[in-house]
Amino acid sequence: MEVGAEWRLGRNGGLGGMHLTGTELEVMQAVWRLGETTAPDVHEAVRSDRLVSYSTVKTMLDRLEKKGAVRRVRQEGRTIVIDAAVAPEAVEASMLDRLVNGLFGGDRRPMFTRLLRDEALTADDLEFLERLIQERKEANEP
Amino acid sequence: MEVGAEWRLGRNGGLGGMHLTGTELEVMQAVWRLGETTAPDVHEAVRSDRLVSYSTVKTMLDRLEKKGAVRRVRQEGRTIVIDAAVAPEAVEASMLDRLVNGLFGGDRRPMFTRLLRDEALTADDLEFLERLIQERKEANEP
DNA sequence: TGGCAATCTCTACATCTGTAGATATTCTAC
DNA sequence: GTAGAATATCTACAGATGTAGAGATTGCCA
Repeated sequence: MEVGAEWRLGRNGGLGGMHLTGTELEVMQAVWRLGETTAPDVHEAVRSDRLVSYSTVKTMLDRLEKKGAVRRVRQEGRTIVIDAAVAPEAVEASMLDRLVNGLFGGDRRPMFTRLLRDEALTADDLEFLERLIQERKEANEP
Repeated sequence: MEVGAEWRLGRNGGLGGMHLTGTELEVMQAVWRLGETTAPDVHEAVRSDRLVSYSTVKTMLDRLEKKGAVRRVRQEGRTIVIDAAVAPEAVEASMLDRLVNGLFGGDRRPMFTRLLRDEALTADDLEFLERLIQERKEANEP
């Protein structure tokens, strides 16, 4: 596959993983937080962060459904109960991957370099990272 | 500023840093590789990776210029010589930031967790990371 | 010096994204 | 049972994105 192809793959992400756009992600995060929920409740949740109409949120939910990120589980009265159909970890991982691919051709090291050069990084963050590395090492060679 | 606002900021990124879309990034990377160059040469470079017309590349260069990522340095005959106006590091950092903000509300730790859980990570990668951490620590407390 | 090849500029257009109004439908409280 | 509230569906639209053809311009070789 030519360089950059993965980066350019369609929006659904069937194979390459799920990509969500800014507002989609925002709405999806509300769904993750709420668990089984409804459009009005998601609207409520998102609206507590910023001004947005019910229509907008509902459109996002519909698009998320079309993408397979959300699914309808049942109907209560005339209200549709929905739920996440993908785990946040999966979306996070694939979006991260996407960026690493586009930005660094899939090589994680320049990414680490960039991350570690980040001003906002605290000493605690560094320790946290070290612990992760240890865990990972142990998992690798038992 | 409300949660998620940075994520939703416009495309230019004036304050929040420069954001480049997929094809823009691809073209920009060619410019970075080539240094002072011309549209035909950039086209040549990008085309060696994938099928794309001169017009497309030129449009991208024009948009990159409008965004301030590329600038014209002089004219040779009727050919315009251009150059990058932003460093790759700056774009990489701000795009990474953007993702961390959107995905994890700016908290780098879940990001590290995700990264360290990556299957494709080698032992060498881990060592590389450890070295980065050491360097960073030394830089912090001299 | 005249025409060709190269290069630039302009315009176009399909799709995606963010946003939301208009309209239809159906509970539910009285 | 009926009106109002709640909810869903449909339609719209402006701006961003990826892609490229058409047409203008001009440097340069024969």
